[in-house]
Amino acid sequence: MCDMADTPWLSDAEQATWRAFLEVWRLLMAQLESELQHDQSLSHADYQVLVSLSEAPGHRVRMSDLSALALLSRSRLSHQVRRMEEAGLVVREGCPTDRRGSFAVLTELGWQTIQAAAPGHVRAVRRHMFDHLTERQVRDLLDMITPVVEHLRTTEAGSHYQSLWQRQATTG
Amino acid sequence: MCDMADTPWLSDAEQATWRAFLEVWRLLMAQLESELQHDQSLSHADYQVLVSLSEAPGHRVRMSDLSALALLSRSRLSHQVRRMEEAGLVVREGCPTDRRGSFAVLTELGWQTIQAAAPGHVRAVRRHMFDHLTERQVRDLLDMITPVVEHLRTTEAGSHYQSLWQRQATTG
DNA sequence: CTCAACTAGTTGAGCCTTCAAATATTCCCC
DNA sequence: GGGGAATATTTGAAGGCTCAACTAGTTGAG
Repeated sequence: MCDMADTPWLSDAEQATWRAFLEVWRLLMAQLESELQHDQSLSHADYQVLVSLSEAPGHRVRMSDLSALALLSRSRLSHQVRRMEEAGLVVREGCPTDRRGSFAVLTELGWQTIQAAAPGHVRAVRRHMFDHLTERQVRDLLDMITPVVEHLRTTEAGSHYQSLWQRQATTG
Repeated sequence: MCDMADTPWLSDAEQATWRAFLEVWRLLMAQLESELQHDQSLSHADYQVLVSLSEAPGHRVRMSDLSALALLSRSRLSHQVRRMEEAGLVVREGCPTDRRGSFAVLTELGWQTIQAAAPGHVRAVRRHMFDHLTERQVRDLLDMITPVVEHLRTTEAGSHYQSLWQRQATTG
């Protein structure tokens, strides 16, 4: 935009990579959301909540833990779960040992929904991402991302999206 | 979640990479948005529009081209530019040669704003991302992303976010 | 010409997200 | 065992985003 010799500007390679990163994210998410919506009328947030619950013992997870698992802010998750409860995909249950807390629990409908949605979504993730990468690249990508994520968990935004990486699930 | 031998499930490495990718994106964007908001009261969308305009000759770009440059859908850009016009960062001008079209043009305030915001934002991108990668990794990352982006441009969502990669800017 | 098809851009309604504040409960220290 | 700090979650309002519909202007075939 302008060249100020004293600012830590990005190199050409960095700039190209950054732009590609922004673009791949938008396109990838737009495509995945669109397929999920078309196939099962689910948003990606719905999907992440359903998967997180389906992987948990008893298909039940405390809201805070779910917020960490599904990568949603607490407030957003609360609204999200209310909508999903209205849609019959989950129910909320109070926690007996800590009456502030509550569990989100998968319903039968929620369980059937995620089972129906998962194979198609996984195929889509493959088709749009992993099919274009070698095994080697997948590992390298993880090696690149890991230190970045670890750094970000120490930041303001990281602590806002707090948990999981410094939290033990409250299982009951 | 369940193991069906006939579905193209993700390998452990792929699953870990996918999850890390989702997480790094959320944390990175949350952090960058938060710094941008704190330092200059700008959203990332504001920033991308300002940068795209500031890089264009005459600081003016047709709406469709801007939509491609800033990676925003046409509708979103339209709302975005209206808000930015209200804030005095840009103005809209009609296109004389095609009266359907319009240009977004950077104002003096917009220009000062992007000049004030850019160094800090670039530093933040460095600090939160590129400082954690070697030069080699930056190049490798671009090499990985490139075929994925190219594939996505051919998809439904890609053509919805149409342009730029198959568009020549309408400069006047 | 002229009409249909296409393109550029905007709009409004409705849903989703964010933010800050509220509620309810538990913890812990004197 | 009382009271303030901390925790878990919800809520409502304000504003952003998406979708589909709309306006307006251009193009091109016949």
